[in-house]
Amino acid sequence: MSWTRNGETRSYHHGNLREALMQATLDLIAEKGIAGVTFAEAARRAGVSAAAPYRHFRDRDELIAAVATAGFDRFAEVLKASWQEGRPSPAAAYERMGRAYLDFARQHAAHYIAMFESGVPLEAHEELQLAGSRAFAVLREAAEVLVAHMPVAGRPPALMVALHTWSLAHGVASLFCRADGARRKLPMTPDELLEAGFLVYLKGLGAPSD
Amino acid sequence: MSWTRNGETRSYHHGNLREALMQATLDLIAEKGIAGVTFAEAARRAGVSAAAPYRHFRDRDELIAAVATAGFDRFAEVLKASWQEGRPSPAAAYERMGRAYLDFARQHAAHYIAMFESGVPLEAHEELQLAGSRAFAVLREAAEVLVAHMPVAGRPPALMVALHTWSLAHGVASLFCRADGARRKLPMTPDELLEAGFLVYLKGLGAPSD
DNA sequence: TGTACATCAGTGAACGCGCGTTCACTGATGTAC
DNA sequence: TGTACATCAGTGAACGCGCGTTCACTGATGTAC
Repeated sequence: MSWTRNGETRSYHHGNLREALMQATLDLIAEKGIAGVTFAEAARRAGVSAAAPYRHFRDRDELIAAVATAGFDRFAEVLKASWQEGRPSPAAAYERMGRAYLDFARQHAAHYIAMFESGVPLEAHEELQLAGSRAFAVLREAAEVLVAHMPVAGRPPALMVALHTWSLAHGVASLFCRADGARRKLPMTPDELLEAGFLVYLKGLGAPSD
Repeated sequence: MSWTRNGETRSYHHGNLREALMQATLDLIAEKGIAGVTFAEAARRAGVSAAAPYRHFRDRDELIAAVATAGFDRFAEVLKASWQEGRPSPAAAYERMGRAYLDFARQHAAHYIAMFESGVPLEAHEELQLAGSRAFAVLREAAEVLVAHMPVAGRPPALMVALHTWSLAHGVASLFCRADGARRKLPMTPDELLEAGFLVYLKGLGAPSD
């Protein structure tokens, strides 16, 4: 048996409910913020009954964790793609990655919120924790290459550089790149702010400027 | 008429309900996160009926905004106190202020969440916006002094320095200083990470190291 | 290729619960005289 | 200093609503033979 709903034909079995619920969650975050995410509303938007989500997620936290996990996977891909193996130079590629970071925060604001501001405990969701680590690993590997191109004397630890980069980028993203009303005003673009910060920081490290 | 409740005597009129509701909100944030804040529960903890909060706050957002506003005021005081007019040197005082920033994020985690992760729109609450600006002004004034002690040639804009500082400190605080389960693991203390970042950054600016 | 059957994914009705919100009310406080 | 009265801050009962959650169920799918 099958019938139409919202102009689309679908059978008794949704077939793709898990993904539909995750998409609904992203829409809800974008529209109402993380507090606007409920099982009932996500089910409604996916066109199924309120009990259906329980076949795929234990509770709201698990749904949000799944969305955050997918976000981290996508984030890792975006960062990796922007790094381009450090071409044409590690410093140039690193800055490009910084812009990609902010682009992600802007274009996938709902994912970014699920990843960093959802309040879902990391320990309780191993998949999420691993996905987060994989994304950070991209940043860290880039920092390794960046650092390897510096003079041996006074070469900084790559992990530290990666953590500083992450902190600065996250700070800029979460203060100045939000889509909601909590965004702070800025007399320049967030990209300019982050890039300028990177340049100063790299100079402080004694890095070749390109 | 007066009677006892929870071992304390209080009259029909609470006398300090506004503050009691704000304190209850802080406790709720600390215990359950921002999503755990409800009018009903705050009233319950303050020992009044569910209708009482309406005499002081229009809705939940206004309550949270009031808490965030008070948080920014306190934050500004803390930063100002740590800056100590830039003694003994602007660089040393600036770093001390960075530690004070992280201390605040840790010791007043609930305030910090209300200030930066509550999802309350800034535009809708002018008092909140002003309090936020006042806090940032402390940071900015410190940056002015710091910059003024640098060689005129290549002296960076103080506003930019302040924004970089804020971004880095907020990034470290929000990634690594949280009290909830969303805190990331770190192979050093957040203070060390932030201080090292400052030092590199200041060096990149060409600042005197003390 | 067809049939029987197990399994799976979604239904819809039901329930309790807590929250937001309104309302007429009432006890306490402050002030004018 | 005492009294009358206006104002204020809290009460408690009531209501609707949406959410979370459970349950026996049923339609669809896949697989063994």
